[in-house]
Amino acid sequence: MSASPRRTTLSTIAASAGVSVATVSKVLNDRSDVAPATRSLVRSLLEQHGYVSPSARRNGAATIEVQVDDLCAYFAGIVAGVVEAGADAGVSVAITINKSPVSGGLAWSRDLVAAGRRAVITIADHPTSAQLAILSRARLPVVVIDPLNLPNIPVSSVGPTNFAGGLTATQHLLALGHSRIAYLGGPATALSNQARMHGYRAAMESAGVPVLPEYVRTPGYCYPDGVEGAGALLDLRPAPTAIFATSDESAVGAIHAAKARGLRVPEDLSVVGFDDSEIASMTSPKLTTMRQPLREMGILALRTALRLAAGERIESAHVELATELVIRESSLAA
Amino acid sequence: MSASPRRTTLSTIAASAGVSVATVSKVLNDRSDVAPATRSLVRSLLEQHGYVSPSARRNGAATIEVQVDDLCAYFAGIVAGVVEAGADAGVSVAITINKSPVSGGLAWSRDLVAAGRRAVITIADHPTSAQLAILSRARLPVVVIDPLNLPNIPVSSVGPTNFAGGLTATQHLLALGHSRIAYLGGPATALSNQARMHGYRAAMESAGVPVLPEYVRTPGYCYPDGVEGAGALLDLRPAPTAIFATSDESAVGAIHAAKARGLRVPEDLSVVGFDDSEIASMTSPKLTTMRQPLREMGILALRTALRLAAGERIESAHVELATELVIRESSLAA
DNA sequence: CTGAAAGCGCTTACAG
DNA sequence: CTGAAAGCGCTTACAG
Repeated sequence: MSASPRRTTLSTIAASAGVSVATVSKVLNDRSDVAPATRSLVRSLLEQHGYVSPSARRNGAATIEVQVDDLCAYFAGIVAGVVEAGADAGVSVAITINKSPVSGGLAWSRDLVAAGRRAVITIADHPTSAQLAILSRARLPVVVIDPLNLPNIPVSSVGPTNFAGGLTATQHLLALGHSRIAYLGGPATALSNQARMHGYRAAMESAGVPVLPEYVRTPGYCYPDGVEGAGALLDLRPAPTAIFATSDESAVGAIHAAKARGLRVPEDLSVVGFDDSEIASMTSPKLTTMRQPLREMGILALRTALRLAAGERIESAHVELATELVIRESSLAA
Repeated sequence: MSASPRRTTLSTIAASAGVSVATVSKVLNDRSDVAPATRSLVRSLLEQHGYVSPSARRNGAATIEVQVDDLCAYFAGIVAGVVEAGADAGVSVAITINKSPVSGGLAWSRDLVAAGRRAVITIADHPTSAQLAILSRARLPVVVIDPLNLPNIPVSSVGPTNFAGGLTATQHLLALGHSRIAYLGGPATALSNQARMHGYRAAMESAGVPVLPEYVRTPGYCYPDGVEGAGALLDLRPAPTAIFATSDESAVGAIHAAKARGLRVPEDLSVVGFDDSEIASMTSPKLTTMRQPLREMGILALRTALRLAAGERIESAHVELATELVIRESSLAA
């Protein structure tokens, strides 16, 4: 750990250029009243010494923080959008992977303020009102992506059209002639799951098709959830002829459960997923799924965060971006 | 864009606490010569005003930058390790997704210096010597993860044991009694591909099994590469009875190509992948694959970057972390 | 324990 | 175009 010689200051540069500190400062701040020759001399010296101005440091400093639970495909898609929009806006994005939930404590919000962030984007989890109080005193805005609960506190949020997505996916299966359509959802308490489930119900009711309570399961969004949940559904009599799985992972799990029972997908069972992640095109059969605009959600979240940080009032507290049905091979006419 | 009232300064705090600026500064810097009562009063005022000290700003400021080409599962796994180790070390990690290659130009290195980073971690791509010159003048170290080429310039790098991984995967297939083993590699020029391929060759030669030139293909690491490359291999006569695919994605593509030709995996064709990404456990059959320690590579890269930033000399220029054979369902005795 | 004072790094209005 | 000088935000050695 050899002590690095002290950080370059303006006076070092001024001395080697043979000008005053004031002149160097002007070059640094792009003021017009500097002779071209002087300017370029100072510029090259600044670069040679690797000088970093405090203001540059503030911009290059991570000004926005994005927090995710992990970097699985779903979160990674959103983060990619945040980073892309950050690059366009010229702000750095710091990434944090939460070990504990955001609701862990007040230290969370204090640390954010202490780190000098200008805004925070958090996915799924949203801050408590006590945390929000600390953040708002420090004028540090928060944007939540696809909130887990209905916040009873005023936070801006961005999400996909979960209700419409559930509706569209179910209508697709109804249009194919299915009526024994099961719902394989995410965690029961998650807002995204509830909205998708009500979309499913709305489609069924509009079509005059009764929803059997045992056809609705909410194990979770992961692969094993899909294997187990779909397994239980397929063991019912009469068994469903179609499953609307609310994530691609659980849809892949459902296909696995079907194959394990000697059922062919899509001939014996149609499966529709949700997300349109990379795996959707890599399975056999390829997944019919509801595309979530992950990247776009990330971009919108970052822009909203910057507008809030600039002191703008945002009209709408929650913005939803459209989901889209992508028809591939896993759904077929009944 | 309502102009936010100017940033809180120490004098604001001092005024409301009824003490001098010097005392506030001492509280901020955790000096011992402050009365407990004064200290806590000042502390609470600092928090109420959301004051951010310049030094805190510097630490919370993103001090390390990690650059990836995209956030696919492979890169995301590494980034997760970098972020985790960053959190442990108390430094922020800024993430950048390269649109253009690092070798894009000198602006790249200049921007990094201007942003005040303390180190850069870049994956696959590595800087040119001109870029490195700028970075080293600014004492900004670089760590490359799994470098694409053998850098002829002195950079620290971290990677998996590619050669040993190729050797182990091939030995596994040889031990199962296969001899018609094909190699389905990444891009021909990638260092990781070359090392894995030589591992494959070494295993074959040690076992006295000839390597047929037509059994070696290097289309790339993605899913379509696997579909096409494996398709071509399976159309050869005699066809291979085993394929060593050097990524999980291309292994899944190979399974797809096999199924499309009426071949069962693993009964008619054994497939071994590389990475042990999430999909490896989600395919049917589940993938036998070489686990890459992505998270650990990220952690090591960050620690190396911090040591370099602290002025330490690192002994070894390139460190390799062990890969590990994970046997699942896609490989079977010939 | 406290704060006046010196000092550092930086910026900027202004005199030349 | 340049720089002396005033000033800002912060820190710290030191007198009380």
